[in-house]
Amino acid sequence: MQKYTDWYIFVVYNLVYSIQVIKSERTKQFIIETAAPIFNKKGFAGTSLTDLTSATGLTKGSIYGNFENKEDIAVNAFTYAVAKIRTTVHTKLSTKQKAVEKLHLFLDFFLEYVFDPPVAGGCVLLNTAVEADDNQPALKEQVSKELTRSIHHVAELIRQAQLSGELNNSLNAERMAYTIFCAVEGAIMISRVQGDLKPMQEVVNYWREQIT
Amino acid sequence: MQKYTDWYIFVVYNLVYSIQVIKSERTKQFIIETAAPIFNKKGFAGTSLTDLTSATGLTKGSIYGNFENKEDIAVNAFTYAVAKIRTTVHTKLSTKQKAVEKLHLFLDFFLEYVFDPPVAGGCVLLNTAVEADDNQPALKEQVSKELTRSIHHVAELIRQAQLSGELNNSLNAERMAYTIFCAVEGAIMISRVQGDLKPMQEVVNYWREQIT
DNA sequence: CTCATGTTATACCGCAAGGTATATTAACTA
DNA sequence: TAGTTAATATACCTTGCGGTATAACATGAG
Repeated sequence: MQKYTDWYIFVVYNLVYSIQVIKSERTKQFIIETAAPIFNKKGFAGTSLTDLTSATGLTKGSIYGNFENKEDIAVNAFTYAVAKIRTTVHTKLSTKQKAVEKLHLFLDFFLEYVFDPPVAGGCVLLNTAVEADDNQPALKEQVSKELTRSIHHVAELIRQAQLSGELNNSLNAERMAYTIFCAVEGAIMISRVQGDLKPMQEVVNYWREQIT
Repeated sequence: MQKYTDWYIFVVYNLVYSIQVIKSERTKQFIIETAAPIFNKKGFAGTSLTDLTSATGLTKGSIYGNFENKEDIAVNAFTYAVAKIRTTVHTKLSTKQKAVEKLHLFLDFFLEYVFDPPVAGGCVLLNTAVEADDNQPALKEQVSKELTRSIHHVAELIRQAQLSGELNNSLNAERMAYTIFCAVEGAIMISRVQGDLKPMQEVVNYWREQIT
């Protein structure tokens, strides 16, 4: 059912953009966007080519005409997913000026994130990190860098809040950033597996109290 | 006379029978202990029966004589792994009397845990939760309960520290327990994927500063 | 409108997956 | 020590896997 919906969207997408973008690029992008939530839900090992062909409505020949192999699809899907999440966060945070308000929005974002993430299946960084850890060196490298970037982003917000006098200068910004980010990731894991927002709510409320 | 003979036979039969059971149980246990780190490293979908036969030196027939199917092995391996970790933590914490000292040991434990966990491959709760989330209802249920137990354990330690005047009573023990545990789990994920203890060190140091 | 090229579909390959029926071997009873 | 049963090994099954050669078709330049 979802399959046909996606396919119709794909057809319309093709009609609209047929003048501007060559077909293979559109197909490639369609595959990536369709594959991303599947890999995120089932993991790399748990996702089969048949999962991808039945979700896209395309054939193996078509998919392997656009990607070298399964890992190639997974890497592209990961990159796409990370970009999508980053855009979502950035858009949300840009609505506020003050660093402290941005930090609060950042925390609020994760409350929604738990059961309605930009890419279905949970946190892409968390899921990919856990599976890639002992298995996929390429993805491991990418997820590692993205995590560093994310934590530095939080640390930068804390430093800005300190510079503008919104937050106490005695706080160790980097340490706090690490702890916030780790807590949020852990909360995603627990809230999702328990089907209960409570863990994330407790974590968000804890940091809301610390950041005022 | 007959009576005593029957009794004797009964006892000897049970003894021998129990030895049989212990023997077969030992094979089962051997499979579980061998399988646990493999599942923890490669995940359920990523682990094949061949992985298990070549690691144990046993054959498929032997393994399927002791377990119903692959999931049965995974569930048993998970239960074993959780018990092992719980024992390790409990043994460590029991060396100290004061609740605050126990909390510090708990944090120290995770510094070692990152790269030298009781069951190779990282945190069993984290790994299992992430993969089981969208795929294995049975494991999902088990890991969910174990997480609740663990967090309550931390909360209890905080409450004890408050009762004995070691920690400020104004702290929300449950909220703090959730945040500590989530942060530690997130730190395991990040430290492992980055091959760097720093994230865990920052998290542990943060909480050491909060709990004094 | 045609034709070369780019793109997708068809049909197939070899193999390893999970699982099982049965033979063999080891353990224990009598 | 023979007979019985429990435990393990052998050999094999079906299915689905990732991947590919090639045919069919669509696209866009001239």
